[in-house]
Amino acid sequence: MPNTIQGPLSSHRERKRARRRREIIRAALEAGREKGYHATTLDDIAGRLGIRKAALYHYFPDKDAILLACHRESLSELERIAGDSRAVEGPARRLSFLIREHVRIMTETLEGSPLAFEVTVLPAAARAEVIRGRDRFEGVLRGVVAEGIEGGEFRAVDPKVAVFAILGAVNWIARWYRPGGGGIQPAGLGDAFADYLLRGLARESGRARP
Amino acid sequence: MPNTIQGPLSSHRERKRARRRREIIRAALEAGREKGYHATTLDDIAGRLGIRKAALYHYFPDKDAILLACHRESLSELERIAGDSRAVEGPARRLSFLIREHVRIMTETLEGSPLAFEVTVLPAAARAEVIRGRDRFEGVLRGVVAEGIEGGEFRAVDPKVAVFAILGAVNWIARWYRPGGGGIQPAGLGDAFADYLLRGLARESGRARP
DNA sequence: TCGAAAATTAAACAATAGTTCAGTTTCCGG
DNA sequence: CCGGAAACTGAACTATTGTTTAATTTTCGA
Repeated sequence: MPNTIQGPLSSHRERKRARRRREIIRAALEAGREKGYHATTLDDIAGRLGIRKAALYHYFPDKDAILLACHRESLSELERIAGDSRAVEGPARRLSFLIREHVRIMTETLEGSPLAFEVTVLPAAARAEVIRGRDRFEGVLRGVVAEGIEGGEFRAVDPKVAVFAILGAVNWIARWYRPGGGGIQPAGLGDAFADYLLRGLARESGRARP
Repeated sequence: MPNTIQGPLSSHRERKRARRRREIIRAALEAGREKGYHATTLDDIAGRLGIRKAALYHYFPDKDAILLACHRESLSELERIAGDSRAVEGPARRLSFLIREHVRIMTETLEGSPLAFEVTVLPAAARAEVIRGRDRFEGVLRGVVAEGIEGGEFRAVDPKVAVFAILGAVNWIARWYRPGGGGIQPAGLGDAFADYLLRGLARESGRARP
Protein backbone atom coordinates (compact mmCIF):
# COMPACT_ATOMS: atom_id res chain seq x y z
CA MET A 1 0.00 0.00 0.00
CA PRO A 2 1.48 3.34 -0.99
CA ASN A 3 1.80 6.09 1.57
CA THR A 4 -1.52 7.81 1.08
CA ILE A 5 -1.77 8.94 4.69
CA GLN A 6 0.90 11.63 4.45
CA GLY A 7 0.98 13.46 1.14
CA PRO A 8 3.56 16.08 0.18
CA LEU A 9 4.06 18.67 2.88
CA SER A 10 2.43 21.37 0.78
CA SER A 11 0.09 19.93 -1.77
CA HIS A 12 -1.88 22.20 -4.02
CA ARG A 13 -4.98 21.70 -1.92
CA GLU A 14 -3.16 22.38 1.32
CA ARG A 15 -1.73 25.60 0.03
CA LYS A 16 -5.12 26.72 -1.20
CA ARG A 17 -6.62 25.99 2.17
CA ALA A 18 -3.88 27.91 3.93
CA ARG A 19 -4.48 30.84 1.60
CA ARG A 20 -8.16 30.82 2.39
CA ARG A 21 -7.38 30.81 6.09
CA ARG A 22 -5.26 33.89 5.66
CA GLU A 23 -8.07 35.57 3.72
CA ILE A 24 -10.39 34.90 6.63
CA ILE A 25 -7.89 36.32 9.09
CA ARG A 26 -7.47 39.38 6.92
CA ALA A 27 -11.25 39.81 6.69
CA ALA A 28 -11.57 39.45 10.45
CA LEU A 29 -8.90 42.08 11.02
CA GLU A 30 -10.66 44.45 8.63
CA ALA A 31 -14.07 43.86 10.18
CA GLY A 32 -12.65 44.15 13.67
CA ARG A 33 -11.06 47.45 12.83
CA GLU A 34 -14.44 49.13 12.94
CA LYS A 35 -16.12 47.52 15.92
CA GLY A 36 -13.78 45.35 17.89
CA TYR A 37 -14.06 41.63 18.48
CA HIS A 38 -17.38 41.21 20.23
CA ALA A 39 -19.30 43.52 17.94
CA THR A 40 -17.84 41.82 14.88
CA THR A 41 -20.12 38.97 13.83
CA LEU A 42 -19.25 35.94 11.77
CA ASP A 43 -21.61 37.34 9.15
CA ASP A 44 -19.44 40.46 8.96
CA ILE A 45 -16.34 38.39 8.35
CA ALA A 46 -17.97 35.97 5.91
CA GLY A 47 -19.74 38.80 4.10
CA ARG A 48 -16.41 40.39 3.16
CA LEU A 49 -15.46 37.15 1.41
CA GLY A 50 -18.85 36.71 -0.25
CA ILE A 51 -19.63 33.52 1.63
CA ARG A 52 -21.92 32.46 4.51
CA LYS A 53 -20.76 32.21 8.06
CA ALA A 54 -21.22 28.44 8.17
CA ALA A 55 -18.37 28.11 5.68
CA LEU A 56 -15.97 29.59 8.22
CA TYR A 57 -16.34 26.43 10.28
CA HIS A 58 -14.42 24.50 7.66
CA TYR A 59 -11.33 26.53 8.52
CA PHE A 60 -11.72 27.34 12.21
CA PRO A 61 -13.43 25.38 14.98
CA ASP A 62 -15.08 28.47 16.44
CA LYS A 63 -14.99 32.26 16.61
CA ASP A 64 -12.36 32.36 19.31
CA ALA A 65 -10.01 30.39 17.05
CA ILE A 66 -10.23 33.17 14.48
CA LEU A 67 -9.33 35.73 17.11
CA LEU A 68 -6.43 33.58 18.24
CA ALA A 69 -5.22 33.33 14.65
CA CYS A 70 -5.28 37.12 14.41
CA HIS A 71 -3.21 37.31 17.57
CA ARG A 72 -0.75 34.78 16.23
CA GLU A 73 -0.45 36.78 13.05
CA SER A 74 0.66 39.83 14.97
CA LEU A 75 2.82 37.84 17.39
CA SER A 76 4.77 36.17 14.61
CA GLU A 77 5.48 39.60 13.15
CA LEU A 78 6.72 40.85 16.49
CA GLU A 79 8.93 37.81 16.92
CA ARG A 80 10.33 38.32 13.47
CA ILE A 81 11.35 41.93 14.04
CA ALA A 82 12.71 41.02 17.47
CA GLY A 83 14.95 38.50 15.72
CA ASP A 84 15.92 40.91 12.96
CA SER A 85 16.81 43.53 15.53
CA ARG A 86 19.69 41.43 16.80
CA ALA A 87 21.59 42.37 13.67
CA VAL A 88 21.28 46.07 14.45
CA GLU A 89 24.19 47.33 16.50
CA GLY A 90 23.84 49.61 19.49
CA PRO A 91 20.86 50.03 21.82
CA ALA A 92 19.72 53.34 20.30
CA ARG A 93 19.78 52.08 16.74
CA ARG A 94 18.20 48.80 17.75
CA LEU A 95 15.38 50.46 19.67
CA SER A 96 14.78 52.81 16.78
CA PHE A 97 14.57 49.84 14.44
CA LEU A 98 12.10 48.06 16.70
CA ILE A 99 9.85 51.10 17.01
CA ARG A 100 9.80 51.79 13.29
CA GLU A 101 9.07 48.17 12.44
CA HIS A 102 6.39 47.92 15.09
CA VAL A 103 4.70 51.00 13.64
CA ARG A 104 4.88 49.36 10.24
CA ILE A 105 3.14 46.25 11.57
CA MET A 106 0.41 48.38 13.11
CA THR A 107 -0.24 50.30 9.90
CA GLU A 108 0.44 47.66 7.27
CA THR A 109 -0.14 44.15 8.57
CA LEU A 110 -2.87 44.92 11.07
CA GLU A 111 -4.01 48.07 9.30
CA GLY A 112 -4.93 49.56 12.62
CA SER A 113 -7.10 46.67 13.74
CA PRO A 114 -7.50 46.40 17.49
CA LEU A 115 -8.33 42.70 17.23
CA ALA A 116 -4.83 41.67 18.14
CA PHE A 117 -5.24 43.30 21.55
CA GLU A 118 -8.53 41.91 22.79
CA VAL A 119 -7.22 39.06 24.81
CA THR A 120 -9.61 38.72 27.73
CA VAL A 121 -12.19 36.68 25.84
CA LEU A 122 -9.82 33.92 24.82
CA PRO A 123 -9.94 30.60 26.68
CA ALA A 124 -7.26 30.33 29.33
CA ALA A 125 -4.70 28.34 27.34
CA ALA A 126 -4.90 30.59 24.31
CA ARG A 127 -4.82 33.71 26.44
CA ALA A 128 -1.73 32.47 28.22
CA GLU A 129 -0.02 31.82 24.90
CA VAL A 130 -0.75 35.33 23.63
CA ILE A 131 0.27 37.00 26.85
CA ARG A 132 3.48 34.99 26.88
CA GLY A 133 4.24 36.19 23.36
CA ARG A 134 3.59 39.81 24.23
CA ASP A 135 5.64 39.52 27.39
CA ARG A 136 8.50 38.15 25.37
CA PHE A 137 8.49 41.14 23.06
CA GLU A 138 8.15 43.46 26.03
CA GLY A 139 11.16 41.76 27.54
CA VAL A 140 13.21 42.35 24.42
CA LEU A 141 12.40 46.06 24.55
CA ARG A 142 13.23 46.27 28.23
CA GLY A 143 16.49 44.54 27.56
CA VAL A 144 17.44 47.06 24.91
CA VAL A 145 16.56 49.97 27.18
CA ALA A 146 18.47 48.47 30.11
CA GLU A 147 21.46 47.83 27.90
CA GLY A 148 21.41 51.43 26.75
CA ILE A 149 21.36 52.62 30.33
CA GLU A 150 24.23 50.37 31.37
CA GLY A 151 26.28 51.57 28.45
CA GLY A 152 25.67 55.17 29.42
CA GLU A 153 23.89 55.87 26.14
CA PHE A 154 20.49 56.33 27.80
CA ARG A 155 19.81 58.15 31.01
CA ALA A 156 18.69 56.16 34.04
CA VAL A 157 14.96 55.73 33.64
CA ASP A 158 12.85 52.79 34.81
CA PRO A 159 12.97 50.47 31.78
CA LYS A 160 9.58 49.06 32.68
CA VAL A 161 7.92 52.48 32.63
CA ALA A 162 9.69 53.60 29.47
CA VAL A 163 8.66 50.45 27.63
CA PHE A 164 5.05 50.86 28.76
CA ALA A 165 5.07 54.35 27.30
CA ILE A 166 6.64 53.20 24.05
CA LEU A 167 4.28 50.26 23.60
CA GLY A 168 1.34 52.50 24.46
CA ALA A 169 2.25 55.09 21.87
CA VAL A 170 2.70 52.44 19.19
CA ASN A 171 -0.19 50.15 20.04
CA TRP A 172 -2.56 53.08 20.35
CA ILE A 173 -2.14 53.56 16.61
CA ALA A 174 -4.89 50.96 16.27
CA ARG A 175 -7.28 53.47 17.78
CA TRP A 176 -6.85 56.29 15.32
CA TYR A 177 -5.04 55.04 12.22
CA ARG A 178 -7.12 54.24 9.16
CA PRO A 179 -5.34 53.01 6.03
CA GLY A 180 -5.62 55.45 3.18
CA GLY A 181 -6.71 58.09 5.61
CA GLY A 182 -5.31 61.45 4.57
CA GLY A 183 -2.65 63.32 6.44
CA ILE A 184 -0.31 60.89 8.14
CA GLN A 185 1.83 58.51 6.08
CA PRO A 186 2.96 55.20 7.63
CA ALA A 187 6.64 55.62 6.80
CA GLY A 188 6.86 59.14 8.19
CA LEU A 189 4.96 58.05 11.26
CA GLY A 190 7.46 55.35 12.14
CA ASP A 191 10.40 57.73 11.80
CA ALA A 192 8.64 60.43 13.80
CA PHE A 193 7.73 58.03 16.61
CA ALA A 194 11.20 56.55 16.77
CA ASP A 195 12.73 60.00 16.81
CA TYR A 196 10.42 61.29 19.53
CA LEU A 197 10.53 58.23 21.77
CA LEU A 198 14.32 57.87 21.45
CA ARG A 199 14.97 61.45 22.45
CA GLY A 200 13.13 60.88 25.68
CA LEU A 201 15.83 58.38 26.59
CA ALA A 202 18.88 60.12 25.17
CA ARG A 203 21.41 61.40 27.64
CA GLU A 204 22.45 64.24 25.35
CA SER A 205 20.36 66.55 23.20
CA GLY A 206 22.20 65.62 20.01
CA ARG A 207 21.00 63.10 17.49
CA ALA A 208 19.53 60.07 19.22
CA ARG A 209 20.48 57.82 16.33
CA PRO A 210 24.14 58.42 15.46
CA MET B 1 -51.17 76.66 43.34
CA PRO B 2 -47.73 76.27 44.85
CA ASN B 3 -44.84 75.39 42.62
CA THR B 4 -44.94 71.64 43.00
CA ILE B 5 -43.62 70.99 39.51
CA GLN B 6 -40.10 72.13 40.31
CA GLY B 7 -38.92 71.17 43.75
CA PRO B 8 -35.64 72.29 45.25
CA LEU B 9 -32.78 71.78 42.85
CA SER B 10 -31.34 69.02 45.00
CA SER B 11 -33.87 67.40 47.25
CA HIS B 12 -32.79 64.59 49.49
CA ARG B 13 -34.32 62.06 47.10
CA GLU B 14 -32.65 63.58 44.08
CA ARG B 15 -29.26 63.53 45.71
CA LYS B 16 -29.73 59.94 46.74
CA ARG B 17 -30.69 59.01 43.21
CA ALA B 18 -27.67 60.82 41.80
CA ARG B 19 -25.44 58.98 44.26
CA ARG B 20 -26.87 55.65 43.16
CA ARG B 21 -26.24 56.55 39.54
CA ARG B 22 -22.62 57.23 40.34
CA GLU B 23 -22.38 53.90 42.14
CA ILE B 24 -23.65 52.18 39.02
CA ILE B 25 -21.12 54.02 36.86
CA ARG B 26 -18.37 53.03 39.24
CA ALA B 27 -19.51 49.39 39.18
CA ALA B 28 -19.63 49.44 35.39
CA LEU B 29 -16.09 50.82 35.22
CA GLU B 30 -14.87 48.13 37.61
CA ALA B 31 -16.64 45.34 35.75
CA GLY B 32 -15.52 46.69 32.40
CA ARG B 33 -11.92 46.75 33.56
CA GLU B 34 -11.73 42.99 33.26
CA LYS B 35 -13.60 42.28 30.06
CA GLY B 36 -14.46 45.40 28.15
CA TYR B 37 -17.90 46.70 27.32
CA HIS B 38 -19.44 43.91 25.25
CA ALA B 39 -18.32 41.12 27.51
CA THR B 40 -19.56 42.98 30.59
CA THR B 41 -23.15 42.01 31.28
CA LEU B 42 -25.76 43.93 33.19
CA ASP B 43 -25.69 41.07 35.68
CA ASP B 44 -21.99 41.78 36.26
CA ILE B 45 -22.69 45.41 37.00
CA ALA B 46 -25.76 44.80 39.12
CA GLY B 47 -24.08 41.95 40.96
CA ARG B 48 -21.37 44.27 42.27
CA LEU B 49 -24.10 46.36 43.88
CA GLY B 50 -26.03 43.39 45.23
CA ILE B 51 -29.09 44.07 43.08
CA ARG B 52 -30.70 42.57 39.97
CA LYS B 53 -30.12 43.90 36.50
CA ALA B 54 -33.73 45.01 36.12
CA ALA B 55 -33.10 47.60 38.83
CA LEU B 56 -30.57 49.32 36.62
CA TYR B 57 -33.40 50.37 34.32
CA HIS B 58 -34.64 52.74 37.02
CA TYR B 59 -31.49 54.78 36.51
CA PHE B 60 -30.56 54.31 32.87
CA PRO B 61 -32.77 53.69 29.82
CA ASP B 62 -30.48 51.01 28.42
CA LYS B 63 -26.98 49.57 28.52
CA ASP B 64 -25.58 52.08 26.07
CA ALA B 65 -26.63 54.89 28.38
CA ILE B 66 -24.42 53.43 31.10
CA LEU B 67 -21.48 53.35 28.72
CA LEU B 68 -22.19 56.94 27.72
CA ALA B 69 -22.25 57.96 31.37
CA CYS B 70 -18.84 56.34 31.84
CA HIS B 71 -17.54 58.32 28.91
CA ARG B 72 -18.99 61.54 30.29
CA GLU B 73 -17.32 60.80 33.61
CA SER B 74 -13.92 60.69 31.98
CA LEU B 75 -14.65 63.60 29.64
CA SER B 76 -15.62 65.89 32.47
CA GLU B 77 -12.36 65.05 34.20
CA LEU B 78 -10.39 65.84 31.07
CA GLU B 79 -12.23 69.13 30.65
CA ARG B 80 -11.52 69.99 34.23
CA ILE B 81 -7.78 69.48 34.00
CA ALA B 82 -7.74 71.29 30.65
CA GLY B 83 -9.28 74.26 32.44
CA ASP B 84 -6.97 74.00 35.41
CA SER B 85 -3.97 73.87 33.09
CA ARG B 86 -4.61 77.43 31.97
CA ALA B 87 -3.28 78.60 35.30
CA VAL B 88 0.05 76.84 34.72
CA GLU B 89 2.55 79.08 33.02
CA GLY B 90 4.78 78.01 30.16
CA PRO B 91 4.18 75.22 27.61
CA ALA B 92 6.58 72.76 29.24
CA ARG B 93 5.13 73.15 32.70
CA ARG B 94 1.58 73.10 31.34
CA LEU B 95 2.14 69.96 29.29
CA SER B 96 3.77 68.29 32.25
CA PHE B 97 0.76 69.16 34.38
CA LEU B 98 -1.65 67.77 31.79
CA ILE B 99 0.23 64.50 31.47
CA ARG B 100 0.50 63.97 35.21
CA GLU B 101 -3.17 64.75 35.77
CA HIS B 102 -4.22 62.55 32.88
CA VAL B 103 -2.25 59.68 34.35
CA ARG B 104 -3.98 60.33 37.65
CA ILE B 105 -7.40 60.08 35.97
CA MET B 106 -6.41 56.81 34.35
CA THR B 107 -5.23 55.25 37.57
CA GLU B 108 -7.62 56.80 40.11
CA THR B 109 -10.91 57.80 38.53
CA LEU B 110 -11.09 55.15 35.85
CA GLU B 111 -8.84 52.73 37.70
CA GLY B 112 -7.56 51.46 34.42
CA SER B 113 -10.94 50.73 32.93
CA PRO B 114 -10.99 50.71 29.14
CA LEU B 115 -14.70 51.43 29.11
CA ALA B 116 -14.17 55.10 28.43
CA PHE B 117 -12.54 54.25 25.12
CA GLU B 118 -15.02 51.89 23.54
CA VAL B 119 -16.91 54.37 21.47
CA THR B 120 -17.91 52.49 18.34
CA VAL B 121 -20.98 50.85 19.84
CA LEU B 122 -22.63 54.08 20.92
CA PRO B 123 -25.52 55.42 18.86
CA ALA B 124 -24.47 58.12 16.43
CA ALA B 125 -25.41 61.14 18.49
CA ALA B 126 -23.74 59.89 21.66
CA ARG B 127 -20.66 58.82 19.74
CA ALA B 128 -20.38 62.24 18.16
CA GLU B 129 -20.58 63.88 21.55
CA VAL B 130 -17.81 61.72 22.97
CA ILE B 131 -15.57 62.15 19.97
CA ARG B 132 -16.11 65.89 20.10
CA GLY B 133 -15.04 65.91 23.73
CA ARG B 134 -11.92 63.87 23.04
CA ASP B 135 -11.07 66.04 20.06
CA ARG B 136 -11.35 69.09 22.25
CA PHE B 137 -8.82 67.71 24.72
CA GLU B 138 -6.58 66.62 21.88
CA GLY B 139 -6.78 70.16 20.55
CA VAL B 140 -5.70 71.59 23.87
CA LEU B 141 -2.64 69.35 23.92
CA ARG B 142 -1.76 70.22 20.33
CA GLY B 143 -2.08 73.87 21.17
CA VAL B 144 0.34 73.54 24.05
CA VAL B 145 2.86 71.69 21.90
CA ALA B 146 2.53 74.19 19.06
CA GLU B 147 2.96 77.04 21.49
CA GLY B 148 6.11 75.48 22.85
CA ILE B 149 7.51 75.13 19.36
CA GLU B 150 6.71 78.73 18.44
CA GLY B 151 8.36 79.95 21.61
CA GLY B 152 11.48 77.96 20.82
CA GLU B 153 11.11 75.86 23.94
CA PHE B 154 10.31 72.67 22.00
CA ARG B 155 11.97 71.50 18.86
CA ALA B 156 9.98 71.48 15.64
CA VAL B 157 8.02 68.22 15.68
CA ASP B 158 4.61 67.59 14.15
CA PRO B 159 2.27 68.46 17.04
CA LYS B 160 -0.30 66.01 15.75
CA VAL B 161 2.13 63.10 15.85
CA ALA B 162 3.58 64.06 19.22
CA VAL B 163 0.12 64.30 20.77
CA PHE B 164 -0.86 60.91 19.34
CA ALA B 165 2.20 59.43 21.00
CA ILE B 166 1.49 61.14 24.31
CA LEU B 167 -2.18 60.16 24.36
CA GLY B 168 -1.26 56.62 23.36
CA ALA B 169 1.22 56.24 26.18
CA VAL B 170 -1.25 57.57 28.74
CA ASN B 171 -4.43 55.91 27.48
CA TRP B 172 -2.66 52.58 27.13
CA ILE B 173 -2.42 52.55 30.91
CA ALA B 174 -5.93 51.11 30.84
CA ARG B 175 -4.45 47.97 29.30
CA TRP B 176 -1.95 47.09 31.95
CA TYR B 177 -2.63 49.06 35.12
CA ARG B 178 -4.49 47.32 37.91
CA PRO B 179 -5.20 49.24 41.11
CA GLY B 180 -3.36 47.82 44.05
CA GLY B 181 -1.14 45.89 41.70
CA GLY B 182 2.34 45.73 43.08
CA GLY B 183 5.31 47.49 41.56
CA ILE B 184 4.21 50.71 39.92
CA GLN B 185 2.75 53.52 42.02
CA PRO B 186 0.32 55.99 40.42
CA ALA B 187 2.11 59.13 41.59
CA GLY B 188 5.51 57.99 40.46
CA LEU B 189 4.06 56.87 37.17
CA GLY B 190 2.68 60.32 36.36
CA ASP B 191 5.99 61.98 37.09
CA ALA B 192 7.93 59.39 35.11
CA PHE B 193 5.65 59.69 32.08
CA ALA B 194 5.71 63.48 32.14
CA ASP B 195 9.46 63.45 32.45
CA TYR B 196 9.98 60.99 29.61
CA LEU B 197 7.42 62.48 27.23
CA LEU B 198 8.61 66.04 27.87
CA ARG B 199 12.21 65.22 27.13
CA GLY B 200 11.26 63.98 23.69
CA LEU B 201 10.16 67.52 22.92
CA ALA B 202 12.85 69.47 24.73
CA ARG B 203 15.28 71.38 22.58
CA GLU B 204 18.07 71.01 25.13
CA SER B 205 19.10 68.05 27.21
CA GLY B 206 18.72 69.95 30.48
CA ARG B 207 15.75 69.72 32.78
CA ALA B 208 12.55 69.75 30.74
CA ARG B 209 10.66 71.40 33.58
CA PRO B 210 12.63 74.44 34.69
C1' DT C 1 -13.65 12.72 -17.88
C1' DC C 2 -15.06 10.61 -13.56
C1' DG C 3 -15.59 10.35 -8.88
C1' DA C 4 -14.22 11.41 -4.38
C1' DA C 5 -13.04 14.98 -1.40
C1' DA C 6 -13.36 19.73 -0.37
C1' DA C 7 -16.07 23.87 -0.12
C1' DT C 8 -20.20 25.99 0.61
C1' DT C 9 -25.02 26.62 1.78
C1' DA C 10 -29.69 26.67 3.94
C1' DA C 11 -32.03 25.85 7.81
C1' DA C 12 -32.63 24.71 12.28
C1' DC C 13 -30.84 24.92 16.98
C1' DA C 14 -29.14 26.77 21.39
C1' DA C 15 -27.52 29.96 24.47
C1' DT C 16 -26.71 34.35 25.96
C1' DA C 17 -28.06 38.70 27.41
C1' DG C 18 -30.69 43.02 26.84
C1' DT C 19 -35.42 44.58 27.76
C1' DT C 20 -40.14 44.83 29.59
C1' DC C 21 -43.67 44.44 33.07
C1' DA C 22 -46.53 43.40 36.81
C1' DG C 23 -46.13 42.95 41.42
C1' DT C 24 -43.65 43.52 46.04
C1' DT C 25 -40.77 45.82 49.32
C1' DT C 26 -38.56 49.84 51.11
C1' DC C 27 -38.24 54.54 52.05
C1' DC C 28 -39.47 59.06 53.63
C1' DG C 29 -42.00 63.54 53.81
C1' DG C 30 -45.92 65.52 55.86
C1' DC D 1 -47.44 56.77 61.54
C1' DC D 2 -49.51 56.73 57.18
C1' DG D 3 -49.67 56.73 52.33
C1' DG D 4 -47.73 57.41 48.13
C1' DA D 5 -43.65 57.34 45.57
C1' DA D 6 -39.37 55.29 44.69
C1' DA D 7 -36.57 51.13 44.53
C1' DC D 8 -36.28 46.65 43.53
C1' DT D 9 -37.51 41.79 42.11
C1' DG D 10 -38.84 37.57 39.45
C1' DA D 11 -40.21 36.03 35.41
C1' DA D 12 -41.25 36.25 30.87
C1' DC D 13 -40.05 38.00 26.37
C1' DT D 14 -37.14 39.05 22.38
C1' DA D 15 -33.36 39.62 19.46
C1' DT D 16 -29.01 38.52 18.27
C1' DT D 17 -25.59 35.43 17.06
C1' DG D 18 -22.56 31.48 17.53
C1' DT D 19 -22.94 26.57 16.34
C1' DT D 20 -24.47 22.17 14.21
C1' DT D 21 -26.16 19.18 10.49
C1' DA D 22 -27.64 17.43 6.27
C1' DA D 23 -27.62 18.40 1.64
C1' DT D 24 -25.66 20.58 -2.54
C1' DT D 25 -22.16 22.48 -5.47
C1' DT D 26 -17.45 22.93 -6.82
C1' DT D 27 -12.86 21.47 -7.40
C1' DC D 28 -9.15 18.69 -8.85
C1' DG D 29 -6.20 14.57 -9.06
C1' DA D 30 -5.96 10.04 -11.10
